[in-house]
Parts: sequence; C-alpha cells; structure tokens
Amino acid sequence: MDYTFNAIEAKWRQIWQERNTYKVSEDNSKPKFYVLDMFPYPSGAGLHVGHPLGYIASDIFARYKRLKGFNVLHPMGYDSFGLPAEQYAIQTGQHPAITTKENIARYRQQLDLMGFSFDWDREVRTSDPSYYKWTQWIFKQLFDAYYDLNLDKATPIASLIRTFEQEGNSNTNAVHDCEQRFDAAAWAAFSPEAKETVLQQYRMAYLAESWVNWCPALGTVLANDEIVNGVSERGGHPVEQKRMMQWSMRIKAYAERLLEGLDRIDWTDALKEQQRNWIGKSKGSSVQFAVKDADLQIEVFTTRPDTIFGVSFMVLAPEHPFVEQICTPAQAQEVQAYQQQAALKTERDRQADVKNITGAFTGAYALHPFTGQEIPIWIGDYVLASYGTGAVMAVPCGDQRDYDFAKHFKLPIPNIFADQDISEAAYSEKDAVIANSDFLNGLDAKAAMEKAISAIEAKGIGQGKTNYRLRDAVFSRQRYWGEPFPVYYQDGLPHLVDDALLPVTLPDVDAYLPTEDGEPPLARAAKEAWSCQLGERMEYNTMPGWAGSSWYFLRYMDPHNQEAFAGPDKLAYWNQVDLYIGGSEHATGHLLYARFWTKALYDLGFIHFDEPFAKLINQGMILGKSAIAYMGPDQKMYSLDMLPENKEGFREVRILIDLLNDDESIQLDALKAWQPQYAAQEFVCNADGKVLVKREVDKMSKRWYNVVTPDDLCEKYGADTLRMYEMFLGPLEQSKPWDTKGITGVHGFLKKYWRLFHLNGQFEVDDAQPSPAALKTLHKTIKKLTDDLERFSFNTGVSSFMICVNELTEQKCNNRHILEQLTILMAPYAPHICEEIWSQLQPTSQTIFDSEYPVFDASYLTESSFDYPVSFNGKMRFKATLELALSIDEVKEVVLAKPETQKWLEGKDPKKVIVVHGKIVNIVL
RNA sequence: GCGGAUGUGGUGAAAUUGGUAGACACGCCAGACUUAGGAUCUGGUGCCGAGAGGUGUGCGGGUUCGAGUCCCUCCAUCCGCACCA
Repeated sequence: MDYTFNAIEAKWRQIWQERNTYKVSEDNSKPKFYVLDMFPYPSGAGLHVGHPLGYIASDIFARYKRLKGFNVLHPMGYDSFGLPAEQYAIQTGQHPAITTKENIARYRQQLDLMGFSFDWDREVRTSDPSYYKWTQWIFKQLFDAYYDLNLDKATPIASLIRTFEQEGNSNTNAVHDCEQRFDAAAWAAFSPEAKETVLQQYRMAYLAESWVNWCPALGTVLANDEIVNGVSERGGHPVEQKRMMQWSMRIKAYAERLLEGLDRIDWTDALKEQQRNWIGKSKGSSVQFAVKDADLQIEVFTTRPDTIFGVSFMVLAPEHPFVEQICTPAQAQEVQAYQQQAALKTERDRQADVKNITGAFTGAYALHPFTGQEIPIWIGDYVLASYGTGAVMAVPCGDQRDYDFAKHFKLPIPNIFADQDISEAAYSEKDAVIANSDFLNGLDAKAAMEKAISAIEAKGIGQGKTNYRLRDAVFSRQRYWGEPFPVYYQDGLPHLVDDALLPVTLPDVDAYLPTEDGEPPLARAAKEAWSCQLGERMEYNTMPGWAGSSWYFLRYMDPHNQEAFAGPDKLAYWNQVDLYIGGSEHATGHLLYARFWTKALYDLGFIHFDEPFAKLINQGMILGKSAIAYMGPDQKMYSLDMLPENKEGFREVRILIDLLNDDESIQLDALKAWQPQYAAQEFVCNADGKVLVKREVDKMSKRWYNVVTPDDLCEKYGADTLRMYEMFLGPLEQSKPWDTKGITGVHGFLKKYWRLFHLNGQFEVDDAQPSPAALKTLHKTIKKLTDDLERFSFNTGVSSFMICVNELTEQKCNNRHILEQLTILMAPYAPHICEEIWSQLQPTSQTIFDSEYPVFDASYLTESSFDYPVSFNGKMRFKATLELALSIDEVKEVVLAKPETQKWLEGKDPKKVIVVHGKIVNIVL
C-alpha cells in the first residue's frame, strides 16, 4: 500500500475541522501553555516558504506541549492594517478592505494546507472594527494617564488634575515636558486651552511637534525607507525635515522599567542587548553654556562632564531653535545654505556618512562656564535635533566625531589627558588621568566626573542626569488604512470620543491620498461618512502599524468579548505568552512597543503581568536563490560560461527561477513566453547549447523572481514532508537559503517510516514483546527528541527520527509498542501521516493528540563497555573497547599495554596520560 | 557610522558542559533490480597522497594534556537603525 499523502492529508484536515480537534477553552484541571506566532501582514504576494518556518516550529511545540498534558493556546490572526494595501488602493482605487479580505482568504488557504493546529475560532484582524474598537479604547486609557514617578507607574490623569487644583505642579513628580510652574490659583485661572496644553505635556498619549520627513510634492510624511538619496522613492520628489504636530506615546517614561524587565524574561542575550542599546541609557550631566552677548543658555547633555575643560567649540543641530537668533549677519548666508542642505538628508544618512564632514560657523560664541573662554558655536549635521538637547559641547581630544570635525575645520584640539597622544585620533577610553583642567587635574575619569558634576550643580548651570537614547514614539500617520483615533477637536482642543460611540470606524473617502492642502486622507471624508461626527472635526490622522500589534496577544484570550478587550478571568487564566516565535527584525519595534503597552495596561490595573512574552525565539530568514542572467551590449543573453573577460557593457538581469532546468540552464522557450521583452531574445549558448545562469542569495521576494511557494511543494510532496524539511534545513534561528532539491531526502524518510507498517504490502504490526535492540533504538530516540524539543533544536530532531527509522528498518521491526511510541513522538512534526497510522493502530481513538507522550526509560540504554578514543598529543589514533567498570587507573594501565600504543609511543615514555572516564584517553609525549 | 548576528566538505548542516570534527540528508561515483523511471536497494564519498601517513572548522595569534567551542586582532556576509511590516 502506497503512501498517498495527498489523500491522507486532505482527509485529516477535514476530520480535524469536523471534530474541532484544535478548539481550546479554559480548563483549570490542566496547566496552560500559550504558544504564539508573530501574526503576518497579509500581503498580496501570498506566503512563500519562508513565512511558515516559525509557524511550523511553534506548531510542533504546541502539539508537543499538548501531548505532554498542557492546555495549549495556539492562535493565529492578521496584522491587516498597512501601507501596501493602501498603495494598491491609491493605484487601483480599490478599497483596501477588499484587497485585505482577499489576501487574508489566500493566506488562510495556504496556512490550512500546512496542517497547523490553530484554533481559528480565535482569529483576530487588526483592521476589523470589532478589534480596533479596543485599540481605540486602549489609546483612550493612555490619553487619560500620566506617569507618576512617586508611584513609578502610569496613573489616571484625573489624580494629576486634582493635584493641580489643590497645589499646582511645583511638587508633582511626573514624567512631563512642561517648563511652566504654577500654583492652584494659577491653575484655576487658566483657560481650558491653557489647561489642556499643560495636560498634553503629561499625558501618556499626547500631541506635540515632532521632526518628520516631509515630502511637499506627495503631501505626505515618509519613512526613512521610502527615501532614497534624499528624494522620495515614489516619484523622486525632494524631501525635507519639518516640524509637525503629531500624536506621540510617552514610552520614555518606561525606559528604566523596559530595561529592568529584560532581566525577568527568557530572551536571547543578543536580543536583550539590542533593546538595551536602543534604550541607550547613559549617565552624565546637563550643562548650560551662556551665549556671548545674548540672553540665551544652550543646554547640552554630556556623558563626559570630566572632559569639560577640553571643550573647544560647540555644535548645534542645524534645526536647533537658537540658530537663527545667534547667527551673525556675516555668517547668515552660509548658515542658511547649510541648513537647507541638511534638511534634505535623513537622519540615517546623516549618521551613516562620517566621511564627509560638514558644518557651518554661526559667528556666535558661547562662554565656557568655568574658564569664561569664548567657544565658537557651529552647526553640523552629525548632531541630531531629536536626540538629547540637539546640541553638544565638543571635546575633540576625547570624541572621535568631534576630533574629525575639529581637524576638518582647523579648530583647536586641546589635550586634557595626561600622557595620551592625540596627534592621530581622539582618546575615548575612560582610563586617562585628567590634566590641563583646573580643579580636575590629576583625577581619574570617575573622580573627575563626580567632581565636575558637583561643580556644575554648585554653579547652578546643570545637574547630574541619566539620559536615554530612546525617544517618545510618534503615533500619528497621515494615512488612510489604519485605526482612526477616538478623538475629535472642539475649540482646537482634542477630546476623546465616548466609549459608547466606539469604534470610530474608518470613513469612506473618494481617494486614498492627502488633500490638496496637505491634510491626511481622512480629511476627504464627508461628514456623513463618519460613524460619529463630534466637535468641529474628527482627528484626521490614523494610528501606526504598531498600535494593533502591541496588544493582539491579549485579544486571542477572549476574542469575541464585546464588553472588554478581554475578560479578567480569561486574562488571569492564560496570562503571559509562554513561547513567542518571530523574526528578529522586530527586536526594537514591535517587541518594545508591546512591552510598553503591556506595562501601561498593568499599571492601570487591567492585567496582572507586566511582561508580555516570557520566552522568545527569533526564527531566521529563509533566503531565495535568484537566477542571474547576463545581457551583453549587443542585447544578447550570454551563458555564464560564455562571458568575455571584459564585462563592460554587460548587465545582470534576474529571471524567474521557475524557468530554470536542474542544471541551472534557462528553458529558453519558457523565458520567451515569460515577459514580452524576451519574446525575441537572442542567446549566446555554450558548447552544450545551453544558457547557464549565476545563482545568488537574496531576500526571497517577488521582486527578485526567486519565490518558492509552499502550495506547490504540498501538492508534490505533502505538508508533512514540507514541515519536516523546513525544520531539517538548519537551526530555527539561523538564516539559510532555500533549496528545494533536498526535500526528496525527507520525503523518502516518510516513505520509509510508512513502510515499517506495510512490510508485506498491507498494514500489519506485531503484538509481541519488543526486542531489546528495538527498545534501545526507541528510548534513545525518546531521550534525544525530548531534549531537542526542550531546546528548540528541531533540525536535529528530524535527524533523530531518520536514525530511528533507519535502525528499525535494519532490525525489520514492526512491533506495535515500538511503532506506537514512535508515532506519538513524530506526530507534532508530521501530524497527518501519524494521525493516519494512529487510526490504524488505535481505531477507536479520536486523535493521536490526546495520547500520552512517551516516557524515557534509561535502563534500556545501559552499556557495559565503551570505545575509548585514544589520542596522542590530542590527535585520535585508535579506539580501545574497554569495560566501563574499569577505573581511571585501570584504563590507563590497559591502554598503555596495547600494542597500538607502543607503536605510537615510538619508544618514548609518555609524559602524562589523561583519562576522562567514559570519554577519552589522551597520551602526552 | 552605530547596534546585533553569522562564518565547518561540492551543498544544507551535526558536534548540548573544552574531550573521536563532518552525525543526518542533498549531490556525486560505483553497483544491483528493472516494463529505462526524477522508483527501490547496496557500497563509497573532507582535502592531499599509490600507501604509510599528512592535513583540515573565514585569516593571524594566544590559553590548554586537548580548541569548531574560551581569549585577542583582522576579514567577509546578513539583519536592524525609530513613518516598511
């Protein structure tokens, strides 16, 4: 009987659905386990073989945990708001909701083919009003909260307002941007606008001006990604840095707790390190520099207050608000020209480009707070307006960027380090003794730091301070396809829409573009198009992609709840995500935002845990192998081996990988039919009459024509084969190129497993006692498999199954006990075939996934002897089979007496003999 | 530029705590069977060498009885860098 995988897989997919095999509900009799995948954005291209990698791993783990007796929550959904659907809508006029729905249907179809154990009753879609109702509701909680530093948590803003009414803000200890001090009387006298302006400076979700990449021609803000060489990727229009009123999230308030929480979660050190660096905690001091002949103080933050006597100039960001005020008439033209030039560069370009040192002198001078010396004030684009105070005190002898700037503009580089040579480069280590620094002379960096800070504080020109690189997160998008804000404006002030009116649904618009005067697309909506229309106008911005994805793991716990984002009982039962699998590209985006929202919801008393993901694994990316053909200057396509030495005038073109033969030659007729431009293509073939291509590893993407879809592979080899093959490719965390060729090995393995039950053409197992050899094979496999799963080593797990089946085949084993146990072990990896076999083994059972996981018994593996590898100076020369009962001294004695040993000793006396019991013998000559 | 990761046969990789480098597969070579098939089975396969043997985990150095594994320098590739998701 053949392994008819297509029929078997279709049959079991249907039975699982009919029997609700993967439906899960709260059950206090079992321990819970929550396995989560990062939900996909349903793109128009569908899934390629890279997408399911993490889902397969999580599915295996979820099924394993279920067999181990856990109540497993394993849901799936869609992060369905996003830019591509909107871009498509702009091009075609089709409503993004329609595209999104179609894409989701396609994704679902593809996911179903793979046999995942998702409980689809719990599916969520971030673009569904019943979901984003609660995204809006959470936004409202954040709007109505501030960060109280005494309680060290987010707290309802009402309590802050009470404080303001009673005593003003002089004694409040909160995270804020408010420069103003007022007492109760002043607060009472404030206009509603003034009050709200103050409150905005405290709210967790607040309106403030932020720097954005503004593209006037497109009337929109662009991501750094959408800007290439200073112009928009779409259309090639100029882009400038601009201040815009934007919603932001006060994530900085959580900087310290986001750091601290990392110590309590099981993530890789690499990922934690990335988050730590992103948050970028640094200790130092603020210092104010008075501007000469002006009533202005430039505030800087420095991590090296100990080097304050090394300051020889200051650099402001070109966008710094003081630039215009301090710039001298003589320098005005140069400064303005520089500002314009800088405004055209994105922050990333400015940071990445260190070779081109640019800047302009403002003509103004600051006064050194201790020496009174005049310090020239420059502007330079290596200083970023959005980081710190947007100004730095330049210490060229201690900071390489300052050093390079000084060298380039021939500014002085005073050396304040004793015995350090700074003629070639700055000395940035913190281990030098300070010199030429007045009261800091002779101190080490640490002592100088402390003394400098006290001096700065004593003078009242600054204070010791902890700074974070982390910036508050801009939360507005001038896009259509996102969550509308539950906000309207009255007298120019933002107000929250009442809970009863949620969700504020996306209104229909006539085009998905900004208005003529640069308002976001929602400004196009007619009044009637809004689900509610309050005040003077609704908020026209929408929320960013990360809004919906910052809390979806909570919604899965109770996806149909209409009264709350999730019921307290459900939240209490499922608690944290126990295992989260997804790509490392989310290290500093999604994973930080989700932690932030979780902490805020925890502070406000809605959930009982403040870290969302107890354990996290990053799966690597599956890369595609692009096919590169060469077009000659004569417009002929050259075979790779026919290229001339001089490739001038040749260009590389990527062609669809489906057009290749196994030997990496092009199917010429298929190429001609593929795209019109190749219809009459001429070729320069090699001696075999073939046109060979070069293969190169790229990201798997439609754009490189190197996509391999799971659908075809499921059709040809079955989902079980594909699942196991994806796991077999290599360690989950590692990136690896896709190569379909190897899949036959795994397919052959499943056939071999199938044959164990069909030795004589039909299903047959032997009910006798299993042989010791078979038991040994089985228990070795149980041990290895369980260890591998517990450390998420899925690839070696597949190898172990292969070894096990190879051994059982060798033993001609078709023993019921052995094969039943093996089938349960394998079921998480290859659920369809194992379920089919199980239904033959146990016809009354509903599903193999209600079985008990095999228990390892070490007694089947005990060995009495061991093949000791005998090494000489660390090089293995021969093996000696010895009883394990022998002591170390006995082993030494026996090995030294061996004739092989004598041969390798070459008559010399061993200097030393090292025996590690049960491991190795090493003889040192 | 900054931050993170990776580097082992022709290919994907294994080696979990410093203890036999290359398990398991793909590919390739040889053979068996055969209705000639991209089926199945058997044997071989890191490199150099006829062999004995030598050599080998990106390069160079170090620690150790012993290093793919630990330390230092360098090189290459990949990911992220705040409005892509």
